[in-house]
Amino acid sequence: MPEGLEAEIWRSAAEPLVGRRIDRVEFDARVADPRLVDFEGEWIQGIRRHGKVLIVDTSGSAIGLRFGMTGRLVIDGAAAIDRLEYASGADRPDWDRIRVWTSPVPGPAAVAMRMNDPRRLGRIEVDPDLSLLGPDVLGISIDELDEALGGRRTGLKAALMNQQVVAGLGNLCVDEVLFAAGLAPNAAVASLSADDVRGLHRAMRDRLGVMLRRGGSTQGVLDPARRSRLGRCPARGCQGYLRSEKIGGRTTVWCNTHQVGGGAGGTRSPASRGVVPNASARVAD
DNA sequence: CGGCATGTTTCGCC
DNA sequence: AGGCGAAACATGCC
Repeated sequence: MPEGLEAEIWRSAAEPLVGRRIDRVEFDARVADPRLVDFEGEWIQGIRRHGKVLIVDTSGSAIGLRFGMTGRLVIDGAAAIDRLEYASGADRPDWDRIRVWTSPVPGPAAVAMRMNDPRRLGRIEVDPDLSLLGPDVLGISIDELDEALGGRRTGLKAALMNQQVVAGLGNLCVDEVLFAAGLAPNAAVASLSADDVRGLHRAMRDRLGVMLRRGGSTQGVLDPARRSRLGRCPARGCQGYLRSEKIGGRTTVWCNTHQVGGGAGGTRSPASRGVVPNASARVAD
């Protein structure tokens, strides 16, 4: 599940922890910093997020949670997101990578916060280094986006997946944003016009906003079912077909009819193909 | 059984 | 030098 949207959902869910005292910490040393034992007795002072990283600020130092592919957060016994697309629906105790008990004890749920991660690609860090992360995708301005992309010689999808460029986009959200913006994943960043960047920014803001309200990265037009089924392109007015191929090392679902720009096709802009540049307003879902 | 998976990092090859 | 693809990590699921 975890892209920036999921981390944001968990950030909200974790807010009730603020003001509590950490009584006990248990963790899996294979994926967690051993210094986490030192947090017993500290107070939780705030919950933040940058990109895909959730940060718990305490009276000591900060705890950073990275969820990998299959990690999820459970607060006071409730999972804010219960369906994990590429992880088991199960919630086995031996998949817990950190457990935090607090006081006051919140009702019948003994564990106040835990990360459950079957595949164990997630990490729990002390004082996470956020210095290499680009601006957060949920608050980025057009100028920041333009600046972040400036000088990049990679394909557009590869650039957006790079957390040093923009922090928080994962495979599903990048495909969704590019689909909505009408931009090809293999478009050369250098070929983007100012209008393309504006459309990209708008697609990020609008599409991700909708998906966040609906529950995360799986709630877009290119949801997991459509990603496997493919078929006709669901963009309004588009006569193309969805395709799935490896781009930037990841499975990429897109439509080469209305998503254009850069790449082998040259530097055509979406508008030049007779398609409204900002497809985010045109997607019927 | 083979292949694939919402992520990150490393390594070798242009 | 910098970009890219493949592999590794680790495990579950279809």
